[in-house]
Amino acid sequence: MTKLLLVEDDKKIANAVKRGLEAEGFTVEVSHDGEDGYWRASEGTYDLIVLDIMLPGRNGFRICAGLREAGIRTPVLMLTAKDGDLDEAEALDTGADDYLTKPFSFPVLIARVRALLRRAVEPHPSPIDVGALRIDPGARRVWCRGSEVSLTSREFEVLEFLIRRVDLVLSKTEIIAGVWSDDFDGDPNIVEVYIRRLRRKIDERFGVELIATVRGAGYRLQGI
Amino acid sequence: MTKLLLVEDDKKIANAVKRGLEAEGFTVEVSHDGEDGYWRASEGTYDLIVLDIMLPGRNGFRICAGLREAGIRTPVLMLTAKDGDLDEAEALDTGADDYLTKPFSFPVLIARVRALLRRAVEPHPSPIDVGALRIDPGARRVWCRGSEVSLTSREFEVLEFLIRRVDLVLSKTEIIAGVWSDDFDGDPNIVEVYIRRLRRKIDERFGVELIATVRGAGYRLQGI
DNA sequence: TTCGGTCCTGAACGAGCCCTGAACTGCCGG
DNA sequence: CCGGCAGTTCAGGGCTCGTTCAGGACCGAA
Repeated sequence: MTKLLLVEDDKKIANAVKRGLEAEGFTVEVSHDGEDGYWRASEGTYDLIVLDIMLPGRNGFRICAGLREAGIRTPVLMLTAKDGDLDEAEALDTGADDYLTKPFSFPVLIARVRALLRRAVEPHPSPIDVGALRIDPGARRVWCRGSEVSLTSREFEVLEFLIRRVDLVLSKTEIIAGVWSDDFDGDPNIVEVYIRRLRRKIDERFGVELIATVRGAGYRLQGI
Repeated sequence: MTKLLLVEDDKKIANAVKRGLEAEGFTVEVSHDGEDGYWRASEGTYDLIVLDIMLPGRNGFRICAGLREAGIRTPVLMLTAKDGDLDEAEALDTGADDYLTKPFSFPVLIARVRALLRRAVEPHPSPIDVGALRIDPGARRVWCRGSEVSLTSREFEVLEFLIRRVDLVLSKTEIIAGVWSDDFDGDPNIVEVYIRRLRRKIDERFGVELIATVRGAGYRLQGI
């Protein structure tokens, strides 16, 4: 059950939007003024907040900023006035996740709502530490002994694959299946090439021995 | 069948979450205090652990850290308090794989659970100990009296074959069939050569008598 | 003791695995 | 259109490791 909060003072618009969202299967609560909206939103029990800017009591920017200040990260979709370029920038600045310019069409609203919900559901993968190495799968960043290492996309994927299987020996075939597609039919040498690049960027630069070759079997990322 | 462990002391929440997860097709066991949760989790038989932080007995951080310490790598999804930035950082530090801020919505929980399961890694095959010897089939590593022995691929395979059949006498033919392909038609002497090499690297170096010759029958790896 | 067979052992060879630098290709941004 | 970057392919070469071989040691039986 996905619960939305709609903060909108114009009761006509509010009702229309509410009914439309409900028709899509969402549960919708409506708040007609800024103070009440802020108070409800700050409970953090909603999956998404649709927030008008012009509100009595407390405007949308202040609500949004206040929520972020308080550590509430519920996705916020802000409804800005049609001519306000400034509004849009400010909306994003205050921590809104997306904005929609009035007047908007219904399908667009639905699409944005769904997109935000989908995004919110994306996992926060946690950084993984292995020895001197730390990788952040979400940010696709890697550090060794505290300083960042810049890797290309493929390099990162190979490293991540190895790191998630620390100490296991992984054959070139397994690595290819895991990082490339299962039906990649190129030269397995590609793995050697990437191992080489990782070693150059990490092992050599930091004087560690991270990736060991197990001749005839594959490669192993060492856990110490 | 995917089995989850939910460690949550608030029975109302626990029940709701349990039912929801079960509705998604998971098998859920619930533990209401930290001590019990830790013991269950440390069996390593779950596919994922959903762990509350505030628990009687032993808090979530300590449970998670303890599990990692013990080598249990079951994915952990931690439930943190709504305002705790520190909690989140600490959750990830103690080895949690993801966290979710209370209160959370159900679809989000499900999505996170699925995401963690998706990238979960098949468990490490456990090391085998025989007397002074320990081999780790996944890492393809071998230790004797605690210090590592470096073996080539074939040497390792022969040793693994013997170790998995401790105390059994194995003929050269059987060893060849097990380690080489069934239709290997070279000189059976090859087995003698590998036994020799293993003895040199293990028996001689560590002063043990690991592999015994049974004249006319084959070889036996001793279990003591 | 002698003899046949089995096992031990060191050495040598060469196939193939892996390493490596470089070239090639396609893509993207300027 | 050009330059740079990322992904992939290619080819040469080093060297490890698997295998073979031959001679000697050892064992059991006659």
